[in-house]
Amino acid sequence: MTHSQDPKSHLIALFQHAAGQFVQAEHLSIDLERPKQASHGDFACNVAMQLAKALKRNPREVAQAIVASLPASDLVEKTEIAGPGFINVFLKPAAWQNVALRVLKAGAQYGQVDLGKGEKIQIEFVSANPTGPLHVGHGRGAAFGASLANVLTLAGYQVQREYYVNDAGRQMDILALSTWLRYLTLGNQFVPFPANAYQGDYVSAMADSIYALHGERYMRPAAEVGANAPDAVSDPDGHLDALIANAKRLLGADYAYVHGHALEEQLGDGRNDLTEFGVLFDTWFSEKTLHESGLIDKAVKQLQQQGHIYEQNGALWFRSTAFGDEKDRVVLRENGIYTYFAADIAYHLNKFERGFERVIDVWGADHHGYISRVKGALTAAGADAERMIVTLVQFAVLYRNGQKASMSTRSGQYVTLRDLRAEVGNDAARFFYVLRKSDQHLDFDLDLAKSQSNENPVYYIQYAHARICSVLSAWGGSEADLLDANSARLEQPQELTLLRRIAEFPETVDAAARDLAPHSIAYYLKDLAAELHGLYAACQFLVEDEELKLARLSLIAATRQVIRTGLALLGVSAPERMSREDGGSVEDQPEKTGAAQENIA
RNA sequence: GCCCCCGUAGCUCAGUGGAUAGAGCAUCCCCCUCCUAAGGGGAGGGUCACACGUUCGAUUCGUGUCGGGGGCACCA
Repeated sequence: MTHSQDPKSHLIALFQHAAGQFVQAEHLSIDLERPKQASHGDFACNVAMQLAKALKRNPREVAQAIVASLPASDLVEKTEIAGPGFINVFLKPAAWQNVALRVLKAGAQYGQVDLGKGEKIQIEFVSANPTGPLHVGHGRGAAFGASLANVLTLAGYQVQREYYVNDAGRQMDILALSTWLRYLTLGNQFVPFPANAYQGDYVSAMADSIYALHGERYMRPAAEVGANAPDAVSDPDGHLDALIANAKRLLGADYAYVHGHALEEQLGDGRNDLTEFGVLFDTWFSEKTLHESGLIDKAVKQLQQQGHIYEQNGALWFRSTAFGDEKDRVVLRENGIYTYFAADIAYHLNKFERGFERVIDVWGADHHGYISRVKGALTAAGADAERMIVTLVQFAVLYRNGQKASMSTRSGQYVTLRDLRAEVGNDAARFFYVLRKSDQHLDFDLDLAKSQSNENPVYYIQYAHARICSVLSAWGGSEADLLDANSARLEQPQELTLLRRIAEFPETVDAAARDLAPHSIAYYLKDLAAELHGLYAACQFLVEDEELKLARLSLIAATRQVIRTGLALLGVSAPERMSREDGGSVEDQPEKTGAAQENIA
């Protein structure tokens, strides 16, 4: 048997053939792992232990039989049976040596796997209310979702990135009201500003701009704005709702302008922020269109016809307890307005109608109680809720000088994503955000993210890339010249280690896509960079021996390609040159990530 | 009360049911005449919270206990 592609799939085929004597191939999935210890070979197979019980034979005996019938291969150096029944496979150096050339030929395509098989998949993320600047929590969802989308794309999925715009709810009314109240003060119409309205400076800024554009046009007497409103202290929500109702009545058709202005400003601000962060969306889906197109009516009626809806206290309730929820939920409020939940049912039914095999929702961890009711409603409506996958992203807590730096109060006093990006740079922010499993709390160390030192994993990886660029530029040749390199000259232990690591990249992409775990890309890159630095310290690249030089250069050029692809998956730039600043200036610090993102999309 | 996440080295964390559990930082010791030292090499450091179970094998899966964090709206 000869090897067509990578060593692993080659070996799997060999084992499948050999194990065929015991079990039919379709019932067998061969599992090859990379042993932690080099003395256990390049790959270890546990199939003998798995078969031993069914066969009622000693696992080592089974291993013997399998080894005996392994087809001959020009990649395999030797096999060993070890421990309880592992079959350890040692490969000839040639098995790894050609990896570098494969990478150079494939270029940015290297790492592509066919896990998705072109399946249409949607990932919805961020979806923050456009009621104010994005904060550091949204940033994590953004970095995670964007990286995951990139990973899934490389893994063969047809990915659509979507942002759900909550442009229809009460929160938007509160923002419109808040803006208008600030505007009124510019005409000396003072209405006490409610504590539960939006307090941030950006609200006053919007009021200023409306005043600058339209002067007194939206001015109304302060006395009428607060008319008949319940007490702000004893009934803050009722107070706010009354003010909103008064605003709509007093402004009439002009209310839509104030509301629309606030929406566009905040949505535009968020979009710019995300774009600068290298986070791009294919679709911005408006909640308002769900109301206007009657999709929510349709969804609720559908549930109603199937007997999952009942009326109580003037509201319509969905019987979600029948689907595992702890409590039934309101879909149509007493005041005749649909809840966010109702919109979300229609929204998810609509996602499925748009032809996605699966939809991934990236939600903040505080929404976890929400999963069962949405899935329940989808099931009730006859959809397959299994196709909806919710990934919860836990909160990020910022630390500065060992102290918590994030204050999440409702008064607008939180650290924004823009502040964070300005402080640590896009690259560090993107990298640090995905350095932890998404479902785990993240301690974001601002000092570490900013430090231009070896402690900082972002620079460690980027520096590996820059070092390679520096060597290749000192050499001065073109990458095309490296395609003829004699890879058999790569024999040093550090060279073989690096070759193995590069060969592992497609498997890493596959696993990251399978587990929806972009953080494993970050860890892979740290390992890859470490091995590159190890090689750099051990071997000279620009040596006299022309053949050896080209072989080594082909290896580091391949490494550079994998680092580029990997960093692009995470939305982190791969600078060709890095220089350290003494005074802590960030002048030469790489910041742009947009280009990196586009390599993948 | 119910639900979710977590508990691995002094710290922050990796670890598809496999063999002697890893990395970075911190501590200690070494290495620039050489393609960027933002680098490399080495040492010490562990009851994988605890108990029971599942099995050839458990840090990994299940149950329970203890400890930490978060969530339970006619808000979105």
